[in-house]
Amino acid sequence: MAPPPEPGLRADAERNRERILAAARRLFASDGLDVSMACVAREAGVGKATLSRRFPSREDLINAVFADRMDAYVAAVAQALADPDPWHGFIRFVHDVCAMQAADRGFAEVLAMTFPAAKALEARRAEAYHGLLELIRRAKATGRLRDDFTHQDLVILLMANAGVVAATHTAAPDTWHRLVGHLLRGFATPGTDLPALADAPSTTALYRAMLRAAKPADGRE
Amino acid sequence: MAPPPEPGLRADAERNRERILAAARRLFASDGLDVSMACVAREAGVGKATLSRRFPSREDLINAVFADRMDAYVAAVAQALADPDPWHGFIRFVHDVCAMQAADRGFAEVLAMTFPAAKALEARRAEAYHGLLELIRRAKATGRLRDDFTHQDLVILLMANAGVVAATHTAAPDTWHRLVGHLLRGFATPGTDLPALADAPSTTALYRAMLRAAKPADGRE
DNA sequence: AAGTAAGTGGAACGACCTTCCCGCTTTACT
DNA sequence: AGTAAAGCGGGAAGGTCGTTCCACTTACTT
Repeated sequence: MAPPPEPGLRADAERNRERILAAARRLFASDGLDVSMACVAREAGVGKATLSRRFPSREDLINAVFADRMDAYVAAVAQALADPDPWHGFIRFVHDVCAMQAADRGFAEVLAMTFPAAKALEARRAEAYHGLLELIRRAKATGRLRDDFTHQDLVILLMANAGVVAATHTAAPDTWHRLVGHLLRGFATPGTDLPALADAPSTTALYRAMLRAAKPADGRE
Repeated sequence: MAPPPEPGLRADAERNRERILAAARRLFASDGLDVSMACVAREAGVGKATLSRRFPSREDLINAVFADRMDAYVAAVAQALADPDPWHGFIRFVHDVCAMQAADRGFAEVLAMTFPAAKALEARRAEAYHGLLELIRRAKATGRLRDDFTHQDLVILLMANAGVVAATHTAAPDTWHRLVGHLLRGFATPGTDLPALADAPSTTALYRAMLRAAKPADGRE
């Protein structure tokens, strides 16, 4: 699960590295990719210098934190391709990926943007990309995915879902289900039957979500 | 168009007020609601103290800047209601509002969140809300809007579109058409015919959009 | 035309973030 | 056990942001 990820590092340094990664994972997940490096260091219980030394740029940190999530992303593609019913695999993929975005606001942002500098991330994105093309091709062949669907639409889906997640993750965290349900109905050909549409979030929960979105979020300790 | 909006203000002060509003309008539209107050003051050619005095909080400024856009929002609801075909009115409303979001990134964010302190904005939002309930009711009555569609779905649409607009407005500004097309297909009942689906943005444009989204944006002068 | 109060912008302030340097602690090797 | 170096955290320097104060300027009044 966690084999020596950074060789040639002293034991305590490696321990600090892990603490930083854990802290960053936590903060990115709840507050997005824009948390200050100082916050991460504080949360990790290390000095800011230590953080800077280990991860000179924010992108380095993002790269390290989300490497395993990107593995899960690639795995979701593989799993979808393994499904005997490509359309079912497609639905499942969309659902799983959006669930990942909902569970981790930082990852939602990672999926919706690209970091040319983060080689590990981009390599996996490319890997997933080719699998997705194949998945789309097969799903279209079943006649249940619209013929004019393109791989760009998946990116659009991720961006849209990132928007919903960013706005609702605290006060109405299930809202994304509803978006995905609507979009899948848009992606499917007319006769196709689909999983039931999730319930809409309550009006008050959604209102609270709209409130939260305004506040820059409060950093407690 | 611009009747004495703030009475009891000296002529030069009023002039500065307008300059601030114009500057804020420009910056909010292109960079979103998070531009620094100092930038607004610089763009307006006034001191930061003047800005602070006229609009003590960012919300005050947002409130003043987007009052007229909110009028347009309310007008879009009225126009939709006036359409003899409620389903057509509904489609048109969705399209128009999303176009407003695409044209003004700040407004996209305003629509996706709420400012209890901004009375003028919230009053108009409430006004639009009641019209929308009626529009939805009528559209459902035509049998072309799904029966399980709710007014919350419109909020979700706005949040999703805000996400797409935020990510793509510079490099692939037409992407939102595609999202709206998919969602409308999701909102409609099976047999309903819809306007053609917009073309997907080119892969390279979308890739460039994903790049831009990462950069904090550069403030030129 | 002169007085007055409203209005102005710059400077100063405090909070926060980032980067870098430096003296001290801890680890790992023998 | 002893030592060399790897690693550490705090703090200084430099940046941004929003707010407040203050001496100066400007527009209205009669």
